[in-house]
Amino acid sequence: MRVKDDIKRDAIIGATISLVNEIGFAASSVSKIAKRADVSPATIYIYFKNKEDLLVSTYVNIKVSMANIILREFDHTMPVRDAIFLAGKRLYTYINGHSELFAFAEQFGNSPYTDLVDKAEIEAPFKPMYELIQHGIEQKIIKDVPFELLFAHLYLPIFNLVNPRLHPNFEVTPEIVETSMHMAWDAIKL
Amino acid sequence: MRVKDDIKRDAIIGATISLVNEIGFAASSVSKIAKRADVSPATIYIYFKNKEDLLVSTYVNIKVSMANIILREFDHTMPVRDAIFLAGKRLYTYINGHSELFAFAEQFGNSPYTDLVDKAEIEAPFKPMYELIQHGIEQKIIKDVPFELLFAHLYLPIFNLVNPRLHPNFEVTPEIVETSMHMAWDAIKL
Amino acid sequence: MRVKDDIKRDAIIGATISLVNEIGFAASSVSKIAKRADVSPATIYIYFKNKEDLLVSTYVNIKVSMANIILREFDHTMPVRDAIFLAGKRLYTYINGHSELFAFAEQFGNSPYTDLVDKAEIEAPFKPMYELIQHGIEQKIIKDVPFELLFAHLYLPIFNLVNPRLHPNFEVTPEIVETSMHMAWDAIKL
Amino acid sequence: MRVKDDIKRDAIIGATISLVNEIGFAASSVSKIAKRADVSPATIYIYFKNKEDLLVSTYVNIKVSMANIILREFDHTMPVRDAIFLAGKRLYTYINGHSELFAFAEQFGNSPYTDLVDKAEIEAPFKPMYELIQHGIEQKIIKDVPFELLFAHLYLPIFNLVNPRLHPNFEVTPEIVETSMHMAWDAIKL
DNA sequence: GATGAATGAGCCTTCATTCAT
DNA sequence: GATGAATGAAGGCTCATTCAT
Repeated sequence: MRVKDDIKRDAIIGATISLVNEIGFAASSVSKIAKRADVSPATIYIYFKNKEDLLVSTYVNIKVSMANIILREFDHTMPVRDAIFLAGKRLYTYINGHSELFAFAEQFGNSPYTDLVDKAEIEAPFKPMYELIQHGIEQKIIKDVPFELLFAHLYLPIFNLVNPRLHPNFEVTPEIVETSMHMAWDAIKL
Repeated sequence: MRVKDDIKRDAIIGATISLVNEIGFAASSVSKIAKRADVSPATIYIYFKNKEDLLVSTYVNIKVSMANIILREFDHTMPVRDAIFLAGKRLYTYINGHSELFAFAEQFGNSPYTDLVDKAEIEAPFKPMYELIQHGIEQKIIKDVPFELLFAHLYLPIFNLVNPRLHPNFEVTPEIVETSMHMAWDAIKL
Repeated sequence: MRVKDDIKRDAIIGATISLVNEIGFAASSVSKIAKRADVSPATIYIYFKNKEDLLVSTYVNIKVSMANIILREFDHTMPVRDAIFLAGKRLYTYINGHSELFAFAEQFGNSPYTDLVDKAEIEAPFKPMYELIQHGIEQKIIKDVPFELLFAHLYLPIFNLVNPRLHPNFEVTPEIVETSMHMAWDAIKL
Repeated sequence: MRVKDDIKRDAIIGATISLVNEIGFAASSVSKIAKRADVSPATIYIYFKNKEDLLVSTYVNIKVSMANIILREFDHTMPVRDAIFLAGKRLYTYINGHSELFAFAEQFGNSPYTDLVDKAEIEAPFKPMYELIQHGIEQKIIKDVPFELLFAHLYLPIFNLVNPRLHPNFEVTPEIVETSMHMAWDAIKL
């Protein structure tokens, strides 16, 4: 028998990402994705249970890989401030180098499909970040407020500004990121 | 007779909002909206050019009314900091009192439909806000960085945290808003 | 090795019968049958030319085995009336003991697939029955009318009443069968 | 607005009947039916809730009309035997004159769709027949056995023989019907 | 012989929109 | 202005069958 082909699976995921970015979430039908992946619609159902599974899997894949790239070799002994700035820079680098993946994730993150995602699976890779923040709070370096608030102020602005759909005329440069990180730090530092 | 028309138009818009919040953007078809508005599908095409027009109009309506409520009687002589905190509080009040409108706007704002919106029309009512910030910069009270950065740090965190889809287990209280505004102020103040 | 083959073939036929009885004729797809038989879809095409062949073969198998059981040791010297009653009782016994096979055959017998069956192959095993009837006619015990008419009056009522789809609230007991055979005999006897 | 068109409804039902008779139940898809009725597939869903509803409605229509034709002006004072023979003749006439309707009903009656039919609705029009039989039993003219048995012996043979799928080489003539009715009467009479 | 991957065709149904009244 | 009927196109998905191993 033929063997399941990772190349084919990747082609399907790739087609999904590029198509969703191009024509939007709602307009991306299974048969269009299949056509772009140069595959029969039926083949998609060999690799994924259904359309929902395809989209969710694609999203989770992206999110996990993003976390791994941003938080790789995260040093617990590094000063909190330095670690946070480092993560910010890496986030920017990631987005710049994988703009398609990022754009897809943003679109997905605000669609109703998000409800179907296992949140725990996505948040797990960010655990080192949580620990870092916790450490900062204990050292009285960071404000003692809910995590959600700290994260929102830290990285949401960049996530938002970098989105071309939301800010078509605003280009995020490394300098902008640097500035944003400084502002964020002012927001969360004690 | 005008009155009758407006009632019907409002019924359609109302049905659109509640349906989208209930079953999501993609599943909200014209005929379902028509049924909920107790109107024929064909009637919708009398008041709106097409589905896209209906959704965009609904969105713009909401955005404009939101700006008006938040920025009403905005006093230019008020200290910058006080004005910004006031806007934050009003934003929270608005979201709490019009959760359906807000939820629709958030869903719309991240759909591909956003591309079809005339950005200028939406941003116009926020002009007083721009002027206030500009004033703060000139007075050396606020950091001299792009507007987009300032706005992103000011209000995005709350917009994000208040979204139940994104934070199903996090409740935003007036205290949280107060805290967030303080953090935001730390971020943007010079 | 032959044994292994036959086991697999029987597994496929068994899966076909049970699945058709469970979810109906139309819903019984080749891949579902394969799954139930614990076999690859492709394997089915080794033992049967196609789906049609699978179904028809299953049907013919059942029909032939049914005839053999009902008419085994059929004694030509036995009085016509006794032989006919005996066949009736055996028919009932068969149906009770092989309700799955019978149910499948009934469903198949009224589907368009029937057209594909070689009628001669199915009717051949019933030859002793034909001869018996013929004998009865010659002896002026049975009405001299077309065979089809005689058979229809003899056994159709039981076939029909025993079908749970057609008579969900009617239970056929040995007494009912006895009664039906008496009525049938009244119908065909001279 | 346009008005719902009984002609169109009838065209759909007619197309359903002729197509099912031609290519069988399973192969009769909604789009093929639509094409034959010279109508869009979507139009079918205006007149019927779904495919199942279309088929069931068609069947019930046929069954009810059949009963009405066979049992019209059924005279309660007529001798039981005469009434039964009359019904038999009318049944034959009906089948001859509406062979398409009859063929559809037979195919439907043995499909899994039958489970979806409200049995009461179909049996109601046959009530006069029930009463006649009941009358015959009370007068000690007919055997005192369950109704189902009596009906099965009375009309099943003809229903079966007249079915060209089951008996492609057997032609039912008025004489055959007459003979069958005589046999049936012998079966049920006391 | 046996397998699971792979497929184009087709399934039922709903869509956004227009037509006729 | 308002309606419900009407539609071609497209939706997600499964089918019977064949391919490559």
